[in-house]
Amino acid sequence: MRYRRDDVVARAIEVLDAHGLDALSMRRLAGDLGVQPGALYHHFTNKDELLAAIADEILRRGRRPAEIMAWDAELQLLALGLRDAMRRHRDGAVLIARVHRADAEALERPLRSALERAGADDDLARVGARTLLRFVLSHEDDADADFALGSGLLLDGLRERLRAPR
Amino acid sequence: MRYRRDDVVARAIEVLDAHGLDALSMRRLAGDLGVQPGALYHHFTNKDELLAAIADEILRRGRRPAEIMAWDAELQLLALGLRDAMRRHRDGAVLIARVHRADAEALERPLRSALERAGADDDLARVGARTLLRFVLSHEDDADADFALGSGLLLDGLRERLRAPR
DNA sequence: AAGCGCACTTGAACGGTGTTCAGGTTAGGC
DNA sequence: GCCTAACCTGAACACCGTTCAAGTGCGCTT
Repeated sequence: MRYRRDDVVARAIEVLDAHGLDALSMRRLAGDLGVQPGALYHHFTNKDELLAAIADEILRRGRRPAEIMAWDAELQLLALGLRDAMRRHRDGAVLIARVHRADAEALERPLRSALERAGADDDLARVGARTLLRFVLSHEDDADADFALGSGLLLDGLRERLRAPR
Repeated sequence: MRYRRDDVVARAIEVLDAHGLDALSMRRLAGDLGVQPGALYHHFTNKDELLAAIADEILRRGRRPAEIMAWDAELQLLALGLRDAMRRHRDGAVLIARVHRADAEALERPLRSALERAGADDDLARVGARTLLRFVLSHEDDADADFALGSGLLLDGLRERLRAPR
């Protein structure tokens, strides 16, 4: 069998969903594809790059069209969308969080720009975006109500700071 | 050489500080102790238990006496204390977060009980404690000012909810 | 139709990992 | 001085990520 990069990513996501992140080893994936482990290194320079590609694909599939709305509703929608994309796959949040550690910027940008458009200064936009993002990344398994309550706490805090800027 | 459980934990913390969590393998630790890897399994049933023991020791060393104070100041103090304890060791937050995934209750309890004493209902205390804890665990490397701003957001949200309970 | 180039794979190896276990050793209490 | 329990050995098992020289076969050009 011969594969292209995308084939490998797609199969990797299947392995992830069926057996979890721990089981997603280079050898296991290669075995699933009917290929020697070394073959994977033609498509990815190392495992981290493979995981990054998986994360990208998961997020790409979950992407929604932008809408025009109030900043807090937008933030809420972004957080919920991210959460949904992650939850569509076993260990999705753990995977995204791991990749996010190597490339923090990409995921934070949309949240940050929403906050900036709402009038937040540099510090508040940066910290607010990061805090909200990490909240989403670490609450994968929580119930919907808990998620809503927790993110509500953060949004309240942000609202307060944005209502009366220094 | 012959060791007791505590000796092993103490040495493990030294390895952690000197070389990081990635370098803290059973073999490496055993080698440092001048002992075969299998010997460690007399003291710990597996690596997770060793890591849990390390986390316990790190937190024990960082524990501060309880004080009587307002709930928000107490929460802030608990968060700062936890952060300090973690930051005293290389990869401290990563370690604690990993152990925390297996045993969430232990770390959350003090935060939760502070919130309950402040009049929070069950849901708010649980979610508030968890959110604040995970904030601390995932912001290890942030600057002090960012940490203060982020936790301030959360505390504001909590204050709002506690001022006007349903 | 022939042949070239490149994408892709092989097979084997290197140096690591956590874990198990039957058996050996040694320190402390009686 | 002996015996028990605590602690350790040595070797193995089954994994892991990664490297690399060499091989294979598909698609394109000529």
